[in-house]
Amino acid sequence: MPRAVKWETLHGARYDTRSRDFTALTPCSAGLQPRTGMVPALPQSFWRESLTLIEQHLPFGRRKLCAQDRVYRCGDPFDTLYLISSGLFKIVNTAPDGREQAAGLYFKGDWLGFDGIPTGSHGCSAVAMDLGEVWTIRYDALLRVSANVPMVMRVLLAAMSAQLAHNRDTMLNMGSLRADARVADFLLQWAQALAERGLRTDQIRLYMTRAEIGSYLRMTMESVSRALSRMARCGVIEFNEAGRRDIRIPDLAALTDFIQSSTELETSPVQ
Amino acid sequence: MPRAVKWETLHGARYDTRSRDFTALTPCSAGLQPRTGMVPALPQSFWRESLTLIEQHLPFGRRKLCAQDRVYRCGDPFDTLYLISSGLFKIVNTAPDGREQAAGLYFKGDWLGFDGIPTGSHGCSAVAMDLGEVWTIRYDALLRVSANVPMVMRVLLAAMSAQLAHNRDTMLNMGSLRADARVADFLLQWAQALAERGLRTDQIRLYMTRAEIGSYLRMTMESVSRALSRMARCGVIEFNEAGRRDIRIPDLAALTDFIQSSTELETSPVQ
DNA sequence: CGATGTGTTGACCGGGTTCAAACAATGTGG
DNA sequence: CCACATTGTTTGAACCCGGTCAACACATCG
Repeated sequence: MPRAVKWETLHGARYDTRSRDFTALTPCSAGLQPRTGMVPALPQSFWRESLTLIEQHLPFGRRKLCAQDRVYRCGDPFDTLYLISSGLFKIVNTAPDGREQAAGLYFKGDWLGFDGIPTGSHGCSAVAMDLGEVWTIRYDALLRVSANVPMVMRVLLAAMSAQLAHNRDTMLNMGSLRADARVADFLLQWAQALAERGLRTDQIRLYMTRAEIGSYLRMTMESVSRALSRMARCGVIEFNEAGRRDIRIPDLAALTDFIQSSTELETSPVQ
Repeated sequence: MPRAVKWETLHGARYDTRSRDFTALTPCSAGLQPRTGMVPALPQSFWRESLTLIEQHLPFGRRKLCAQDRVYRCGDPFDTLYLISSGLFKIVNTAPDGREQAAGLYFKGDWLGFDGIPTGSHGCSAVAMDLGEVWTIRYDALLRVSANVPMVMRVLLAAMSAQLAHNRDTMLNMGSLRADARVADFLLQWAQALAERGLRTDQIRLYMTRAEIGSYLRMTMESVSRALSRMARCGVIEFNEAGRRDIRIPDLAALTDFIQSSTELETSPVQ
């Protein structure tokens, strides 16, 4: 069965194999709010702004990638930023001994490559997790255009700030949520990312192994597996028939309840 | 004994009570490198760039703060950014139930307030931990000037990217270091921040309670206390006579060794 | 068929949280 | 000045979550 059909079944979206993009068939279920995030969710149109703005005002290249392809590697010299036009990407931090840890997930409309700006070379790698496409935008060109088109600068700064805020919330979650809740929150954030982009949120395909999820959530694959099993037993999620990477979320509210019921760590009051 | 004198003793710096700034008496011990950071340390002059550039090109206000004063609060509308001209600040994330968690520490030359850019209102609070001063810079004015002075935009983007990279490394550390190592790494990073600003690194005054440190490192105050006690027993650090918040670090190399000897968590290889 | 990669489950153990008690530093009011 | 309260710090003891190790199921691929 071709992948495109699977996508359609899974996310209720039409997958165009030529452009490697998917468009929603059903209006997304809006109103999702992050459980722990202090930052209100961005307006749904936000992720689109970067793409349309860049398209209008900047010369850019297109680069298609297959699963496991790297947009850039740790150590590469920095001179261009990348804007995800389709697909799903992760940032991995490569330790000196060669082992890797996932440090972030990025979807359509997100930028990649900021980490190279201050030092001039990339401090981590960006890896495609499926078919995908990025627009390559030279940093100096972007700066020049930003000076003339205020909106470009605004969007760029907003995108960076949003990443900062998102990282901050992620840090808090990882510090204050127990294993089960972390996994549940991970699914919830994934659903939110889909919702913001107009896709169905009740069915999710994880393009990650348990080990990868564990790397991202700072826990072992065994714990991830156990957490998912427990959630399935509680009926919060369901595994699709074959393949344990397709997950149905019957009720998002039940998922958020599950997060809260998985007793959080005490957050000691400060001062 | 006035606070200024204490500062001089502690950090080998002259503290000017009028400007509330300190200037190094002794050239700093350079060459400090982060243990886990994949991002090479910024050049020592980096923190200065923001300050000099803003001073030259932008109108800005000065705002002095005492310990526990808030630069901005969670929920405040966003329209200005803040540049730390002196002092030490922390970012706290206020949970819906009112409890707070420290999410970051910021020193002279660091920017505050980015989190308000995408949403137009602040998602966290910035709190002074001691006497300090920030320069207030209106965001729209900054954007206007950035368009005309490329260097201002470069520095702004570099500062934001540096925060992103720093957050990423912090996340990794918190996920991969054990309690003792986390506390040691915390001290090391503090020393680095002082070193980058030309201050002595062998003596550190923590303007934080154990509970605050624990909040920042995502662990209980008991664990922080135990870790510090262990480090003191090993001779890696020494407490100053009175008051357990003044810490001497006889040998920074010993501190890094201590971090590595505190067995790290296994980082599972990905893919 | 074996080899390999992935996912699940069980048993065990250890580090860090939790709970509790005691002490130190500081301030307050009589 | 002392009694007292408050806050911060230290240390001990018990518990428990999640890491570790191991065994096994299952799929794909050569």
